[in-house]
Amino acid sequence: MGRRSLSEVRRVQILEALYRCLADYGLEGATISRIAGEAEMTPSLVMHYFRNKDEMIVELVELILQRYEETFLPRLGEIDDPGERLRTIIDTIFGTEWDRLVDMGVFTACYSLSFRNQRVRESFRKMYLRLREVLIAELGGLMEDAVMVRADPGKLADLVISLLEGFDFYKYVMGDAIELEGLGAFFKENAWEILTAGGRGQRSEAGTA
Amino acid sequence: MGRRSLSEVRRVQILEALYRCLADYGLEGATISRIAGEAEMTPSLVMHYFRNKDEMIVELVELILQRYEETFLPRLGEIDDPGERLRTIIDTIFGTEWDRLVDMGVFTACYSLSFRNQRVRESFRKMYLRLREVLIAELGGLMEDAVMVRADPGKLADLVISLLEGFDFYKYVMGDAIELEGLGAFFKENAWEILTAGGRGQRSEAGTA
Amino acid sequence: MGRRSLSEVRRVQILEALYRCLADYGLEGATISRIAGEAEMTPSLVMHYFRNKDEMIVELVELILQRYEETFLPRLGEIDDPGERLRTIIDTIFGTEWDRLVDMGVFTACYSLSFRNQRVRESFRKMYLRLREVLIAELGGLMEDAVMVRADPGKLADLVISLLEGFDFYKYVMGDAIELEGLGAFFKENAWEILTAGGRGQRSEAGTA
Amino acid sequence: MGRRSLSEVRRVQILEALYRCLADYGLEGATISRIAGEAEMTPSLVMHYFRNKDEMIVELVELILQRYEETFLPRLGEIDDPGERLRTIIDTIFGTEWDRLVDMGVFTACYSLSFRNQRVRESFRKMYLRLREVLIAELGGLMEDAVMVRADPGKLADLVISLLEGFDFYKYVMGDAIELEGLGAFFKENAWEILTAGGRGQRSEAGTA
DNA sequence: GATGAATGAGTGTTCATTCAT
DNA sequence: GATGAATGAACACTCATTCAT
Repeated sequence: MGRRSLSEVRRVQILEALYRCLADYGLEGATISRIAGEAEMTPSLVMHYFRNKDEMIVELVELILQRYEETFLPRLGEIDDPGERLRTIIDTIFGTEWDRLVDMGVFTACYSLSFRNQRVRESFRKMYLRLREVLIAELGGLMEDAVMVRADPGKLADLVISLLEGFDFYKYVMGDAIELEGLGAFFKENAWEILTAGGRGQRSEAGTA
Repeated sequence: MGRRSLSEVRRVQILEALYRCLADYGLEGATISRIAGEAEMTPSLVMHYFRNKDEMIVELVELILQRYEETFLPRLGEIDDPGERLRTIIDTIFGTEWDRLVDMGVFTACYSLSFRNQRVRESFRKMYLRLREVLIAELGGLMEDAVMVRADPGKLADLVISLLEGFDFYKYVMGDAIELEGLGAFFKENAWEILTAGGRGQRSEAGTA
Repeated sequence: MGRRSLSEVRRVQILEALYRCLADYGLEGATISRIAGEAEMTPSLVMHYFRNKDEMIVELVELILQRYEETFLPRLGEIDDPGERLRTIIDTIFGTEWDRLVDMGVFTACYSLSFRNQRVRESFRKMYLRLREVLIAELGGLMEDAVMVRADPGKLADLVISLLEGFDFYKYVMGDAIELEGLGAFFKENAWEILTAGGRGQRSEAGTA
Repeated sequence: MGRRSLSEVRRVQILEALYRCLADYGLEGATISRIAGEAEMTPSLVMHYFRNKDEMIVELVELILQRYEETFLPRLGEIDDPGERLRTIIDTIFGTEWDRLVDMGVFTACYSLSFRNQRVRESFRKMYLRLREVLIAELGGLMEDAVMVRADPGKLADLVISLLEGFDFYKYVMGDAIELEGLGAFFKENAWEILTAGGRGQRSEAGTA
């Protein structure tokens, strides 16, 4: 492992430096020489470990999205009760206490890149699909156990993810322009109600039936 | 006197070219010479009309956000009934029929820039604040007239905007990976229910009171 | 004169602006647009009055050297006594009280240009030749009247001018690195002695003869 | 390890090219691409060795002033007699035989730059201070040994340097407009007399005492 | 494994200047 | 008289990348 690990160590160092550059200067400002400076290497060494810049970024995106996913999937295995487990997910998503594992500026830069880079878009898609599957599984469990959720679990998952991303987006833009205190709790309650009540649109149909 | 003023015409041409470059190549790829090529001018003429690239982008952002805002504010003055007016807004927001006035790639590139550019961030903020005010006014009207909305209108507006942005975001990423058919309608109904029912969080409180 | 004078006024305005630019930014930094800004005109108007930049500078050089010359030639006609007149010149040259009519930075920039611009060099040469003639005339007068000066008046004039320029040069560079107080008086006395004693080189020859 | 270090070689090549450009085109004309052409390199290689143009020029100034200084300080250590040593300095300074180590156009361009560049001015100042110290030391030695010099050695040094610079300046401007033949010898004798006689200003004081 | 040398295309921006009005 | 439009060449400098050692 001695030999091979150095290579791996270097690659991680470089990706971390790229991450910091993205956070500080954005995609346009993340140049090889800046990355090298941040990683305390020469630019040539950076190029020695990554065929080119594109490959570097794609690799970082994958790493970031993995971390991003982990933000929302706390150790659920420890919790037995399905209802409580869903509640924990929701709490995590809309909670204010957790520290984001991924800087929003970096996340957004990568997202922005996904519009022009097929591989990056694919990475995003896969990540969301995994997140979606987890949510669906949880909702499915709830439906079997407690018959509380009646709407299409897929759509409910889509809605939760959309709300989550929109909330993060909105939160950042607004900053202190609006009162964010309590907004998380408000979102949390609404999300919870939607999920357990089965979604409005469906319910009304169900109600009339 | 010099020649007949072309200033405004040229500036618009340039901003349109910048817009296309952002859509096609992103922030990193939107170079002066590409913009000039797109606008069918020389790069120096582009610089003749804009002090520098930054100013150009900031100006485009303002123009885009104005258009973006207009996407969601169709001529509401024609509608008298407050409930119907809100319904129209919701329909527009989550409808699938409307053509986006602003390309999502461009919008995202600008949003991404807002992390490093104070003026850009400010533009976003102002746009959302205006959108928020409209929603609040509509909700306020509904509350007076029909006593249908009981929750904090500000928070409800925040929730609708978040859901809207998150939906757009998610929609683009997922592309055809999920079935988008019907998702808009689903979101629409949920948003409507939340608004008219007063919001979950608040209602439970109200319920206990 | 009404019509033609406007043209002359403008030209002077421009030359004054060029002068300020040379003082602030040097030859490299004295661009048409900066000059225009300083003169509160458009660059095109500047070009309207001067065929090109070179012509502009040559014209300024002539104006400056004229002023420079005037610095050292106070109204001598008022003084009758030849000895007193020379003394006044010397006092003016090495005195500290007079305010330079020409900024040293501008003067030096022009001098530096003279290495590559024939017309500029010619202007300098003519100015010094005029200054030299005045000094020679004064020294010649003294020789006739008082038999005090025996050396070649041309060489003495050259020496005084050299010392004068060297002093200005040295003074600026050294700034407050050396004690300048009293140095002017010291130079003045030495120059005076050289002139009235007839110059060392010649005197020794004269002495041996 | 990278390639064998060419750094010092290349830097010198570049500075030499810059020198030639300054001599031929002045500060305004010494562009990176011209320097590169003169050094037979690509412009990017020039920038590889110097962070920016400013640094390049400052470095050249230091190199030039060092050479300039050496022009006037021939190997004095070989001469034992203090009087003879001073004589040699004077001979060198006002002699016509020596080849200037530094082109006057380059020297003047640098001097001109010193008006806007603090570091350049500082370099000039230091060089003159060193020159001054040497002259003062020589004069001091003479005073002890032969009691020939009575005036303030500092002022005498200032005077010699001023005369030297003024002479160079004047010589260049006048070119063949005046008879330079013999002028050097004339200046030499006068400088020598001033130094050994103790300076006019002081002597008159001494004379009255 | 690591690095300096080297490059050529490209960056945003400024230049002096011309022209039409 | 005055000015905006327009240009093409040039500016200093950075880019990602390759190569030799």
